[in-house]
Amino acid sequence: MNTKPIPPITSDDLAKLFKALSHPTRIKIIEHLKAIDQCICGEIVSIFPLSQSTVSQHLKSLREAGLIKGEVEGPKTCYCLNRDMFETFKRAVALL
Amino acid sequence: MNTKPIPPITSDDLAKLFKALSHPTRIKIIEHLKAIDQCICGEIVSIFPLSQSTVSQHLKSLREAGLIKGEVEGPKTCYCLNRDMFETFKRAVALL
DNA sequence: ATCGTTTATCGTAGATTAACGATTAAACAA
DNA sequence: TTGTTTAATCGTTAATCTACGATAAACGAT
Repeated sequence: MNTKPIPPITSDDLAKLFKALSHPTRIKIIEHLKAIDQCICGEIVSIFPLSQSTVSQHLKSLREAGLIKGEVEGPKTCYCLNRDMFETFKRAVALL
Repeated sequence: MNTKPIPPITSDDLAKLFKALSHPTRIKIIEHLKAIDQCICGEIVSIFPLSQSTVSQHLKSLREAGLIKGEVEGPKTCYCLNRDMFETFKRAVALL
């Protein structure tokens, strides 16, 4: 009968997502990607008064949490929001 | 005319709330308080396989983020969810 | 007044985070 | 081929986090 619902994200999973978003820079990256749909790493770097390596680290955190996707295009990397994951996250928060 | 909306929580504020919720134990504390409305510190401690001092630290994090309120009642402390703040938080996430 | 209970705080150790500059790797341009 | 650009990774440092046991403070009970 399959009455079993999809397990609605554990506290551990949700904690990881919260942690990924627990830095203002990472929130701003998400907001930016939400607004412009996609962009090159360098453009994101140029938004912040931070070094390239630091921004790259933040992007890595978000990527590892599944919130963004990065696609290599030649020497550049194009980032975009993972809208599925982002919506899953927002739904989980709404259900808290 | 007061068309100016209430500033909708900065990235810094939101990051602090995310950080407060970035640990599974703290999420579970919130869920518990949401469910039972209020309870004594000792009851929360007994839920987790953690020392009293560690749980007390987690409660402090949540208190400092404004997500819970603690009221001293004799030698005990009664904790409850700060529903206003919690709803503000959820609204902010929904608007992301 | 003393004792037991409850909870917050202190001090500490180990892990993790955030920042940086330097380096590396990959791709394109000349 | 050589040089330039782009972005990831490495290594480091300082700060913060998580956990613990020990202690202190506040109260109620005897």
